[in-house]
Amino acid sequence: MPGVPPSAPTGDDLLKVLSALGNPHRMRIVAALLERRNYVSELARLIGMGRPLLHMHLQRLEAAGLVVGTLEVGEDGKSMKYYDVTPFLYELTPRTVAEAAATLTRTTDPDPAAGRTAKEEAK
Amino acid sequence: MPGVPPSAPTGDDLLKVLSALGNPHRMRIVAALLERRNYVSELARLIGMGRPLLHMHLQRLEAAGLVVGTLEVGEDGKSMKYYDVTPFLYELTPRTVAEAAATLTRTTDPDPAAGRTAKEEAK
DNA sequence: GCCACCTGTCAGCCTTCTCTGACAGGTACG
DNA sequence: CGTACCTGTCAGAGAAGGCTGACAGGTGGC
Repeated sequence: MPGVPPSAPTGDDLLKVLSALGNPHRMRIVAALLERRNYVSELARLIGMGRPLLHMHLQRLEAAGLVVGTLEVGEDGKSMKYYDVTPFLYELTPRTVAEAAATLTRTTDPDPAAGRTAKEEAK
Repeated sequence: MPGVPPSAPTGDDLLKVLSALGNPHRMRIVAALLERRNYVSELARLIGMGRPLLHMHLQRLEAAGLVVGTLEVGEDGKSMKYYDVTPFLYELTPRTVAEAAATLTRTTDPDPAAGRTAKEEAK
């Protein structure tokens, strides 16, 4: 085995990372958080987007393992969720993509032997 | 700031690459083409998808610079478009993402006479 | 001519993502 | 108690991407 520590992600994993980063807003969120860790409301004000929307984007980034959120309580007792960027590292080459693709759980995979929906013919 | 040869893509460029690779079908297309270069119709049969759809995916991958298509004429005179994977290399870290995000052309940016990089645009 | 391949493009459906506004809860300060 | 912050979630509108079928053109062989 070649000594390549940086990358050996599963297909699903890499897919989540790529689709998470494949969005201008999310890239800017990562950039903003890299400069300084921040909490949701302040970050929303900083990059000018609605809180619910930012919340969704952060969730997506966290699901991909690119950022982590910790709910902290300030001196005044107010709870704020601070987000930090993970020191992730993905090497993107034809090789790594192909290897990841090999371990992909089929998107359109009805999953055999998992309880048939016998009423699909009703229509 | 040269120092890291592998990566210094523009924001738009990286965004195209990530959104292109952030799709299970496209990852498998890259994997299939890495094993063996192929032409559209045969590739469509190989991975089981419609030709028009595959055509669209290949276009997207080519637009991102991940594959290249060359229209070749076989011995029998039939034209077939063969696709090859590009030896691309992208290093994905918080740093590279942040640098790319800095050079993003705003999605909702009409901005004809772009002169100011001011971000006080926020209301 | 007809058939079997190849290429490309188009309109239209359908699913997914993106985004907004309003709601729920919590604590602290005047 | 009302206000100002913070947190989270929901339904629903709108935009974008995925997907299908049918069409147009090209070549060579029966």
